[in-house]
Amino acid sequence: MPAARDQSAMSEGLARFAAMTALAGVLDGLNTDQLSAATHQGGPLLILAGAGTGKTGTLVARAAWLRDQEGIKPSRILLLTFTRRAADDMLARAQPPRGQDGSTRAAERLVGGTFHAVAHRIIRAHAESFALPPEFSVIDTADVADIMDTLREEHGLIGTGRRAPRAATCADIYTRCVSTGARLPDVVTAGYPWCVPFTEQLAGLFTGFVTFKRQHGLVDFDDLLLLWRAALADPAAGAALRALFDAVLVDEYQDVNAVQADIVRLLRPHGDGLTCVGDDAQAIYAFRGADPEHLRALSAAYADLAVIRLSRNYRSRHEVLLLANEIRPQSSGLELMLSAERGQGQRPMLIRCHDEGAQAREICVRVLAEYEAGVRFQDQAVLVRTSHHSDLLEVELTARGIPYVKYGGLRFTEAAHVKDFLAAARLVANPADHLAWFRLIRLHEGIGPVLAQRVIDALRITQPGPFERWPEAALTLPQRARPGLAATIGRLAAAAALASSGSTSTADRATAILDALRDPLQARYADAGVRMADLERLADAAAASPSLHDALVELALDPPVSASDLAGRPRLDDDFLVLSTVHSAKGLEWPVIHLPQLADGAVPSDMALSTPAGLEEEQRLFYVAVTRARDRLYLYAPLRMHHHRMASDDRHGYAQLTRFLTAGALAQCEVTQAGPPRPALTPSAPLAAAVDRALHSLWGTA
DNA sequence: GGTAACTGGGTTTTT
DNA sequence: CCCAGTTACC
Repeated sequence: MPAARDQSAMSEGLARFAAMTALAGVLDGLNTDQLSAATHQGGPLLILAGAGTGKTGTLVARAAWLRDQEGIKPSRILLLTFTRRAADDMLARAQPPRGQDGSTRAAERLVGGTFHAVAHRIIRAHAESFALPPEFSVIDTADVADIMDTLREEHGLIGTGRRAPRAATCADIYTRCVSTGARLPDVVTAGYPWCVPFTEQLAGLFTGFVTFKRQHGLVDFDDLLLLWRAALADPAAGAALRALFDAVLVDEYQDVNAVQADIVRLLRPHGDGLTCVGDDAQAIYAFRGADPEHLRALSAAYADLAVIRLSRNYRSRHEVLLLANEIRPQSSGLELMLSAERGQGQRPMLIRCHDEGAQAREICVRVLAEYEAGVRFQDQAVLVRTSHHSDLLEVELTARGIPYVKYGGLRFTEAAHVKDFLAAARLVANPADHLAWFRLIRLHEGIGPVLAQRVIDALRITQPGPFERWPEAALTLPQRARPGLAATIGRLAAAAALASSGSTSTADRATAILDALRDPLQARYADAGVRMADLERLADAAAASPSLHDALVELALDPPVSASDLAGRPRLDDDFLVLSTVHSAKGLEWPVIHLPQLADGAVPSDMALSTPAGLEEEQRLFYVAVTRARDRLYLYAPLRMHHHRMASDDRHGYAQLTRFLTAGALAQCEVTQAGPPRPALTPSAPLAAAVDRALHSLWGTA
């Protein structure tokens, strides 16, 4: 993170001290505000860090300061983030120089990771105290939806005649309740009004879901946080866990949900040693229970809270920031205006396009113009509100041969064959994982939900037992389904035996699982070859972990975006335009940013139009998008949009320019029209009818 | 009884 | 494009 030199602000003594120690590197180059944040002494601290203001560098410097100046052992400093990328980045920069043997002793290493990863580490180390089996499985959102799907019928949420909430919606409602601590009826009424008639069924479903998880040794993302919080709130266990750390640093505090806010509070009940970094104007995760109110409430929670603002922006040109400041939602007491350290540039350009097709063509034209001027594709990004906003653009990019990569949207671990592999690996690690068995058994030809359930019953998997018994269970099946499944189960038993022997490497276990899957995958997928190749890479990646369990947890908490992620970056020199959702672009920057679909209904999303809270979130999303740009910002607004349905025969509604571009904001933009409008031909006769008449005359029927 | 193959309606954002 | 509901097939 670039940070300006600001020697004048450094006291002479401080400068001398810094120069003498390892701190010199991290403190050197901090500006006044960054320095006072990094060296803050005493009570709790909130660093209100605007976009591009050097927040990461400041947090790293603070960790170093706590270590070198306050004398806190690094292993007693906890750094909490929301993405693993952020955690890895900061931990790497915060480590002291390595010793001569190249190693860093455990005591010298900061403790850090995402909330979920740290929670998992604690729970895993004390599984028995949490009354969990030692090999519990961590399940992701898709798994939760799958379980809800299997339980939906018995709770009256299927075949109701009315549109009942789907499995994924049920899972959304569940996690919303848990992560905000709100009651089910309130959540349904406020966020899912069409599901109100099913409130009672949902309550039953959720009760069943919790029971199911406990019975099968499953822990979901919410559970990780709930269990950590429960341990911290426990009089005996809480004291022990609190005593592990003297300092807690939390990144992106505006994105905490109620449970995470509680965890932070329980870790530092008196606020000493607590540093929170965040910006409530960049809170964009309300849909998963986050609420910037938790950041705003910090000053009420801690009477001695110090607030330091970072407003000197090292990322964007002056003109970009003029627009950013104009659209930034200010909250009272936490106002912040960004000032440019990188000097003047160009005004953001708003291009009004005839329709979405014209918008796609216009983006390509501008991307290519930048490219011709020397800006590589990878230094440009198109940021969209929802991933389908780039559909038309992708067609146009492909047609013109512009290479691109897309972030956000479907993840690698959501591909069917990857889920198959993960299921196999999970049931080998945790044979009570009913869900994994269910998926794997149904993978075989001729076996649906009913037969699969019968096999599971025959396996009696909830009791730990000899794996050799498994193949016998397959013999109770109807003839047509028997041979393939029996073979797979035999191989899985072998893999499970291997795993429990404890003497083999993770790599061998992964290979054994892959062997069990080869035949069924071959039979199921036409492109089995490609899919097997994917899985080999997955197995290779898993082999780097100390255990299969750890590998699975890592994959759940930090799923690779694509298969190529697993193999590192094979083609570094290739140049791709970046397409990303705004959510996935958080924390990133590009020299050139293109923002399409700036029309009401798209930005802000029509899903959010009905509530003030939804609209506020959309505005923050827009703010985040704008502040990704370093040098140039292109805004695109289509004048007509397909999905704006009006009358049945008029599928092209007139689109309103996004309400976020107010008069004040527009004044900061250069406004142009996309190309010359298409001239109207205004033929004197209906042309199709004329052609038809001509055709009919050919066979004499006219 | 149970599974696969077909067809029509709806689609945010993700640790 | 994914999912639910239907029909056709074993």
